[in-house]
Formats: sequence, structure tokens, C-alpha cells
Amino acid sequence: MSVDEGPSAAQRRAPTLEAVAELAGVSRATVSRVVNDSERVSPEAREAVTAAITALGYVPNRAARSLVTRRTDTIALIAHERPDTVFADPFFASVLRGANQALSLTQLQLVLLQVQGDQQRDRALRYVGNGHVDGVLLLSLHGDDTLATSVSKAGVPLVMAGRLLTGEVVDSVDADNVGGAGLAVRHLVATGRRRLATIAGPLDMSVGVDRLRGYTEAVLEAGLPDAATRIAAGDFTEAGGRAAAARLLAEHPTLDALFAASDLMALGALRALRAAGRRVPEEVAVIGFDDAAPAAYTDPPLTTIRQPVERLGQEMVRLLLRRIGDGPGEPVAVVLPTELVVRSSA
Amino acid sequence: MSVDEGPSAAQRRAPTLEAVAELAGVSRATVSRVVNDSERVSPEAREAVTAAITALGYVPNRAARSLVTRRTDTIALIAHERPDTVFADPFFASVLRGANQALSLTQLQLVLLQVQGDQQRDRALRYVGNGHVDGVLLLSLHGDDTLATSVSKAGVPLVMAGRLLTGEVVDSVDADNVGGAGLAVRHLVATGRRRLATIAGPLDMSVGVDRLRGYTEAVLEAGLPDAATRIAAGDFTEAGGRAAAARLLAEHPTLDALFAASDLMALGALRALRAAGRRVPEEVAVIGFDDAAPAAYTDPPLTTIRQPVERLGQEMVRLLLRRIGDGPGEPVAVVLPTELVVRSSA
DNA sequence: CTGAAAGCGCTAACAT
DNA sequence: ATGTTAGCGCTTTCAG
Repeated sequence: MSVDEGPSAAQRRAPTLEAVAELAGVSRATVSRVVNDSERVSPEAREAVTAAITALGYVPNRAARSLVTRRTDTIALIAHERPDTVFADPFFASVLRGANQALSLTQLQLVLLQVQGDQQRDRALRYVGNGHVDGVLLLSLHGDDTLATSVSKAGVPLVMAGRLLTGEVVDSVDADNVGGAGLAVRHLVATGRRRLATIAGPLDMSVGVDRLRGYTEAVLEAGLPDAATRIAAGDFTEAGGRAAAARLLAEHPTLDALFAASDLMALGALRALRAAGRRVPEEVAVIGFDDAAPAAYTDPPLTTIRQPVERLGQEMVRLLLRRIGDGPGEPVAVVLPTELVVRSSA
Repeated sequence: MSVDEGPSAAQRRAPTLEAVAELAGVSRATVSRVVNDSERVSPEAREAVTAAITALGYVPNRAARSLVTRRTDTIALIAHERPDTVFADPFFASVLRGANQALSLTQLQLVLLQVQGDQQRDRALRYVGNGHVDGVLLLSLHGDDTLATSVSKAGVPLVMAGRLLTGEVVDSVDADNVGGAGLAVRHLVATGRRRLATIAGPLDMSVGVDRLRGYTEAVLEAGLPDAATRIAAGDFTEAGGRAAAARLLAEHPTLDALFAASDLMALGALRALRAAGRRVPEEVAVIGFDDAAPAAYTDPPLTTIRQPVERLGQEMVRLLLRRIGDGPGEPVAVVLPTELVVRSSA
């Protein structure tokens, strides 16, 4: 048995302002005022209108409104990813969740713009640049910054995650990656480790750069200059982490702790260590950053530096809303705290 | 240094049809015809218009168009989740990716409607019911079907993932869960296992029901009626899987194979087995369904039944587009094949 | 094949 | 405090 469809929504025309006005015995303008709860409207009028609205099930027509106000009540989330990349990135999903949450307090809608090739890039840019959205959230997973500046140049409010490596400053929200990496190092040192090494992320992304910098600064501060030289590059993937760990292990057989700049790389490191017959954490402690991939899935659970990914999404929206409301101004860079989450005895 | 913002997009008005018409020396109507590449337009006119369009960088104003056509060129993805649920579900992200991919071939935009409480539910329903979108993709993670029927009743084209348990039929795309579970059982039996048990998913979701049914039918067919009684309920989470496995193990200490109806539950089972000192897969083989959670993260990698999650998203969009284009008709239920992916010697 | 004209439903001056 | 009016940019009859 199929669900009864009735007349399609496109056919059965929704009630208009006009209808509400008539039923309430006022003018369209008054109804509009009530709907946008602006200006002074007499209590009686307001009540009559409200009643009519509920009676009719009136919902404002977004298109009509948008046509005159030039606002769209819509913001775009642009995820710029290379063809090879996983859109199913848990980081992305968590940010999305946070953003949606913050947005659910407003009347705004979120549209998703996935950018892969140059063609999609241009399409997204045109879409955004032509007033189809009130603002843009940019998740530039690859530190590719031309999108950010393009959007910004188009005069559309923009908030990005992370920061640009070019030195240009746009509104952004980021986790305290430098501080977090320091946290990891100090934890390892405090638990007696001395021969540290790190698996760094891609250095064309601010997050990769910052986590490496945090590591380096902290090991130097701890009086472990050698550790600052034990660096292997990873690419934020499990395979990359595994390979990097294997290399480090080969070059520095005596290392007793590994800081991986991402959760997936930490997982890879764990595997490499196991494959090499090293015991974790007895022989080699592993600590990773937590980018929302299931770090807790590892066995044993790895100690991690947690960044508040969901909150990051929330803050991005909050900042964007502020910018949309207040207009342009000095760019703001919000930095969210990171946190050490001890999960094993490492 | 901050990015130069210039006049905001809202201020600097985008070129209109009118402008294009003037530059091309034709009427607005002709430009409109060219833009919608419809009707007969003389080659010369078409060319002049095209040139003017590129010269001006014209992009149609969606709001204006939508106002008259009553189409929105927008479809909504509704994810209905209970408060406790993970939006960061890898399944969701993969479906999203697939949907976006299919959509990128069109001019449609995707808006995301996250539904958590009743309030958000109603809001989404009003939004959808009032012609703000041309169609709806429903990811009812919890088998809650009232949303589906509500949307359908509102006359808005709808495609859901999975199927309704009420027996109502709406357009849907689903993986072959029954067949997949059968695949798992036959694989286990073929590799010499005889004392099977299953960790079932929630039975208020079609996916839970179907995977259990597939298991049951297959073990009966294999002449293992006892296996049909060894069922523990899980909730698709790692913790649930772990607890269920522990229970099964306690009741049936001699079991030699476990079919988990989700990847996370398979992971939980793996942990429970390890905690109980059982070796995997030597003593107990574990096989799980692959819902896009990182099943490959387990160590050893688990053999899984893969469902094509990304394609599911694509097919949902395709079906929806067809429905939007062709209008109502007999509901279609697309079933996607599942596949055995052998990863260990289990 | 093309143009003129009439709105789509709403908001925002401007009156009153 | 409320009503009147003039569009927003586009599509779509209807004439020609």
C-alpha cells in the first residue's frame, strides 16, 4: 500500500501574506511587521494576525522575501577536497554537526557545497559570489587558500577553520594545535620518556605546521634537542602514519615515545610498532592528536590530545553570524583549547 | 594584513536579465529563453545573448526565478536522529558524499536539515511542506517512519534509505541486507564454522530486522537450527556489540563464529573476545556488516559484508530526480547488492 | 522567432 | 499604529 500523496505541494498553493491579512482584517504590511516582529504593532492587531497565521498554517515564502531583502538566510559550508580525499572524514562530520547545532537556534539554512575539481570550485565561487548565500564556512582540508581569498574578495562574509599559511588574516576558528602538541610532549616527558619522535602532518596545512611547531618548541624546552630532529612526515592517513613510524623506528631503534599529529597516524604508528614487535606502551608510548576519527577504537586505547571539533563548528557559525550582523571589521581568530585525554598508562 | 573586502556582494548588485538584454539588444524574454535553453531562439540572438552573459558574468537570481516557477532547485537531506545519536556517523557522511556527487551533475543544491527534537521535526516539516524544496532525501537512522509519511502526505517527493516497517511503501534505496547476512553465514560455514551466533541490530529499524532475517534463514538452510537461537541484541554501537558478545560467550562458550550486524558491533565483539582470552579468528571467527565505519581499523582486519554506502546516496538522488521530473507514480524500491570482503583468514 | 506585459509573494519607504 | 504603493528579477502567456 502506497502512501496517499494528495495534491503535490507545488500545486496546492501555500497561503500568502495576503490571505493572512484578509483573515486578520489588516493590511499586508501589518502582517509583515508581525511576522518580522519588528516595529510597533498594536497588541490587538498582533493577536489577530498571529491567530490568522496559525489558522492558515502560514509560512513566509523565502524566495519572495529574499528577492526584496537581498538576504538569503542561507549560509554555505564549502568543503574543499582533493579528488583523493575522504569526504567521509570524521572531522568534517563533527564540524558539520556542531555547525548545524548552532544554526538550529536561528532561521538560517545550511547548504553544502562540495568542491573537488576546478570546475566545481568555480561553480561554487559563482554561486557564493552572486549573493546566493549570506556567508560562507570554509573547511579547507588542504590548506589551499585561494578559495578563502576569492570568497573574501567577493565581499561575502567568511569564516574558515584553521588559518591561512600566506599570512593573510581572515575570520577563523582553530584549535590550539601548538599548545596541544606541547601538552603531548610534556605528558610523555612526565611519564619518563626521553627519546621522543614525531610523525608530522602535511606542512602545507596550518594544522600540520602548528602541531610540529608545538612539538619542537616543547622538546627543546624539555632539554631534548635530539627529539627535535626526529621527524617523519605523514599525510594524516593511517598508511602514512604507519610508514612514518616504521622509518623512525628504523633510524632510531631506541625511541621510547611517539607523538603523532593526527589520530589516524597514531593508529598507523600503533600498527607499525606491533608489526615491529614493540610493545605499546611498555616499550614505546604513543600519543596522538584527536581529530574525531575513532581514536578510542585502538586497542589499547591511545592517550590523545583532544581538540573540540564539534565546538569548532559551533564557533565558526557564531563568528559568521556576528560578521553577517555587524558587517566587516578587523578579522577575528578564535582559538579553542585542546585537552589531554589519558586513556592508557602510556 | 587583512584581505581587501571591497563592496560586499549584497551591495554591488549583480547584473540582471535586463542588463543582459540591453547589452545583447534583445528583450528580457529572449534572454530568459536562452538561459533556460528552451524554445526556438534564432542563432544570432542566442549568440548575442551568450556573449552578453559572459561579458557581464550574469548568473540568474534564484529567488526571482523560484518565485515565479515555484521550483526551488533545492533538495533537502533530512537526518532524523535521537538526541543521543552520533551525527558523525560514518554511514551518514558516506551517503552524503554520494548524494553530493550525484547532485554535482545538476544545478540542484543540497540543504541539510538535522532533526533532533520534536520541535526541529516540526520545523523541518513546515519548511519542507511549504514548497521550500523540490524533494527530500530521508535518512531515518532510527526507523522512525512518521517523518516519511508526513513528508509524503505533504506531497513532496521523497526517497528514503532503508524501508518502512509499517508496510507502507515509499520510494527507497536500500542495501541487500538479507542477502548480505546470508553471505556472511555461508562464508563462515564454508570456512568450517558450525556454532554460529549473531549480534543483531535494533529491530525497530529495517536494517536490523533484515540482517537478522538473513542470518536466520541462512543458518536454517545450512542445517544449523541451533544457531538461529543464538541471538543477542545490540544497538549498532561498539559498547552494545561488546556487551552482546560477552553475553553470547557466557551462554554459549563453545561458539566458533560471530556475525555482527554492524561494523561497530563487530569491533565490540572483537574486544569482548580478546578480553575473554579468545583468539580471533583462530578460536572464534568474527564477521561484520560494513556500514562505512572504519572496519579496516580493527587488528586483525575483519572480514566484512560491504554495503555500497556511497552509491546508496547516489541512487537516492537519482531516484529523487526521476520522481521530481516524472511526478508521482508507483513507489520504487531500489536494492543495492552487498558483497563479501575477505580480510583475514577467518 | 521575438517583444510586451502581467504578475510570483514579499518588504520598505512613504503617507496618513 | 497602520495602510498604500512601488518594486525585487524573473518567467510566461499572449500578440505579433
